[in-house]
Amino acid sequence: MERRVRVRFAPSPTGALHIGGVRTALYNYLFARQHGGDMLLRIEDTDSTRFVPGAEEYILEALDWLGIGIDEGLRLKKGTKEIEAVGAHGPYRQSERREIYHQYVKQLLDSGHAYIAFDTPAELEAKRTEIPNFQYDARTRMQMRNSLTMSQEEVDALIAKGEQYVVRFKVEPDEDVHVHDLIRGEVVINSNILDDKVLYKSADDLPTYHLANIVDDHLMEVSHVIRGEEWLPSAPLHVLLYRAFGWQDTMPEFAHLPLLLKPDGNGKLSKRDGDRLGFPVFPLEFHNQKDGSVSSGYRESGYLPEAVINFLALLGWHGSGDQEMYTMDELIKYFSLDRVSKSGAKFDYEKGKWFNHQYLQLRSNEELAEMFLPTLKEQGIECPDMAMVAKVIGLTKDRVNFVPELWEQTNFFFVAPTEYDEKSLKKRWKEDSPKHMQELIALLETVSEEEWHSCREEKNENSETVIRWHLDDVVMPWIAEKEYGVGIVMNAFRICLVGAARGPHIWNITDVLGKEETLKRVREALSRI
RNA sequence: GGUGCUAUCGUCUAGUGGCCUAGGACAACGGCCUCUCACGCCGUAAACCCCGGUUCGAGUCCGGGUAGCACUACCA
Repeated sequence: MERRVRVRFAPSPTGALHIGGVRTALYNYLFARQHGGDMLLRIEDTDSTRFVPGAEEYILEALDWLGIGIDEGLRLKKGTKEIEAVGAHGPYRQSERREIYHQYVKQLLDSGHAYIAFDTPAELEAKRTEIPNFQYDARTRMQMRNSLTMSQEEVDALIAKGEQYVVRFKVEPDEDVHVHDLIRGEVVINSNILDDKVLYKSADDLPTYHLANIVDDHLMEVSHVIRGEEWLPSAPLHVLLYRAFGWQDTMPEFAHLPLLLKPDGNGKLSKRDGDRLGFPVFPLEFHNQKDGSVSSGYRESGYLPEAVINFLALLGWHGSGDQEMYTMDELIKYFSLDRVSKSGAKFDYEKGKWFNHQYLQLRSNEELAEMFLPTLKEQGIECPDMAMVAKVIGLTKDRVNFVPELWEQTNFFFVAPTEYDEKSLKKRWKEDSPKHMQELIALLETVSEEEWHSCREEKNENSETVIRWHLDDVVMPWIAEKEYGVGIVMNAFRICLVGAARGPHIWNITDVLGKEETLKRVREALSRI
């Protein structure tokens, strides 16, 4: 009997969504789509003290930006920033499922799989300092203040008195618990090392992750749990919980993903690594209302969502061949859990840049022009000629990784140089350069406005099509006749127009600037250098 | 400390016993192209953690070491 594939991404609203979480969401999404199943989104907000306002909206917006679609649970209403809940297994916020958890806590209590404990955090802390490696389990639970060591009357009295308590899972000792993992195979852990995990706390009337997670996955008919490797050690506990509830026959399959590691050294990638090494660790910029911090995001740094997706997909997964570029549809087609690596992947930010470069080239000049607008505005360029913007982007996009970098490559198209790069001057501005420029001005004056912009296609010796500008036909013979050096004249000319020895082919620059502006810049340079 | 997971170029990885003198990509380096800076193209350097075993044959299977990481909360 094949079960319908239903997977879930279940983040906690404790801040911005970490890039590792994004990858987990992506793999879940790819798996669901490939199997024609459902991708659910559930919010695990069982820790009321760690809730950060705006985090939920942030998570949904990030997934939406990346094109990771949600079929069921919480999502953004199409084209808006409004949150909607869809599906018949709601509510999808654990904080709204209190009543549901109550009955399951009761079930475990009634069946003897759980018990009530009154030990205060302070008492537990004292125990831990008193006994090294203290663990609340079969060996120690009979020395603690719980319903196993008290009479029913005492327990009832304490609860009636309003004493805070927790419900703990009663782990039976000396049992090898088997967890089947789709990525790692069989993992066996002895129940002796498991502690009697807290399942429910009366203080905020909320279950802990472990209980809520199992109950919800069961009720929501989740077929596969795809999550980070940090959950592997608690997987046996989860197996035990499924069993305690009598749900072992519909227990989901597990797949524990390798961790995303910091680029240098070892260890889990953290927000601090991003700050330290200068790259975003979050999909979107996040303004944390709780602590006032601001975290940079991939989107605001100029990343294209398809580049982030492709980059992340390959951090821990690889197809069978040498293909590096994958569209979302291709990822859905080729993704498979048995091609996910077992070992952690160091976060290679440089490769991320390369992916963005690749995807940037694939976008049209017009699209990029739109995306470039905010940067232009920042530079004081309001309402530019969009056709011209697209044109200069076409000339320069192959040399940038990010849209904002386009400004460094195109600024001289928008503003005449106000200073001239010293290094370029030293290398390219010769004694004769003023004379050359004077003569060049005179020569260019003779070119008509129409001829100025004209060009034709030609075949070169390799029979490739190249563009031949009319101005080339005017200037080159003059240089040859005067026996000037092509490089000397052209570089001086370039410095006049650009302010430095850089930029696209010179006739592309003169074409965009036009005759009047070009000549103006040369005269200006002559008076200033 | 305990338990678990993992181990191929600097990095992401291909490799599922002979196709491996270990392939691709990023980064690095060199060259070509060229009026400049880039892009691009071509090329170079660069790895099977160690020790045993199984086998005619091991990067690939097994065992043991070692190392790294994760977990070890009334956090998820």
